[in-house]
Amino acid sequence: MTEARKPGFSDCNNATLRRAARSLGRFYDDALAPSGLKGTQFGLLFQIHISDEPAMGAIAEALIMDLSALGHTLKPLIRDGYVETFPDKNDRRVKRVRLTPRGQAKLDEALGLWSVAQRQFEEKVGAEQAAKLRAALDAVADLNLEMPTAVPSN
Amino acid sequence: MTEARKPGFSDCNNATLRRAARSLGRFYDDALAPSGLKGTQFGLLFQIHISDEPAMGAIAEALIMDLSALGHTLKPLIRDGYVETFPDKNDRRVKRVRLTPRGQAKLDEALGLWSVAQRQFEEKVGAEQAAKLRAALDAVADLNLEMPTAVPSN
DNA sequence: TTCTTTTAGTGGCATATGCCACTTTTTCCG
DNA sequence: CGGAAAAAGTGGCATATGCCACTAAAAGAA
Repeated sequence: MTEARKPGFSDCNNATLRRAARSLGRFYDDALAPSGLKGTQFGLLFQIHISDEPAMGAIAEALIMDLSALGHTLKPLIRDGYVETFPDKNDRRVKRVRLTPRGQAKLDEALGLWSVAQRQFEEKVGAEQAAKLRAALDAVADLNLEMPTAVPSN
Repeated sequence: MTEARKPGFSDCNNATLRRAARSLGRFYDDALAPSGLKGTQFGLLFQIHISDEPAMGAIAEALIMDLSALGHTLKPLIRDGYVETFPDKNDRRVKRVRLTPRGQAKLDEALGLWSVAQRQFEEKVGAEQAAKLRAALDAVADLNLEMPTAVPSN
């Protein structure tokens, strides 16, 4: 079974996805570089922007990101004064997030750079194709896959 | 607030791709967990496996990964004795990589776990669709996008 | 052959992400 | 009401990735 040419690894959906993410990530990062933001940071700022003072958990859920990971990713943005947090009025466990004026401005600046990259990409692959790809990716992201819990003892 | 997605950013190809990558990544990571390998490590071991004692640069290129990033990612695998490096006979700048017997064994073990996840995924989205998606992702990865070099002063 | 340029990696620094253990609050329930 | 359980974050630890500056070695140009 060793050399029996296992199912081609190039067929690994995960590896293929990550590879594409690295590739595209660099492109968007380059485009956003003048703003000092990374693609992920831009995305995070935008997510906060389009939400209404979302709780950490809400952001994490929307981005399908680990809550603690979000906390970490948020730190540099808070440090740089683009984002600030404040406790929820009714539930002291909840921490809400919002952009500072400085963050708003930075986001506006980045949006201009982002749109260039976005346009460039869509020109290359076609707007239709791009939309289809995003739809497919959203579908995959929302599949809610789970490995069978070994021995569901409950 | 309820609906978090507003037309505009949800159209960011990069953000959509990363989101899907996080989601799928966790799934494959879970599947591979029993082997102690992460999805990326599995992919890296496999890439080395199917190559013939590849040079670092060759691997990085194949995976569209930064060379230094590859170096870093390789460290834990070398530390754990799955991979070893050795200098190229003709070019002392080149460092070649190969699996150790232990690495081979670990890869074989992981392949079994991987195939479960892979199958599960393809069952959900359909083999055809999965193949199409991978093709689209490969196409994107190989687009070789580049931001216009500001002022080509040469 | 010597000087210059290019190529292949390394190490440091910073962000991106996840998991786990633990703390604080809220909820639930008997 | 009081204790158990669930929910929301935090911090520590480890891997994933990139960029930049720097070193070593090979290729080219003079």
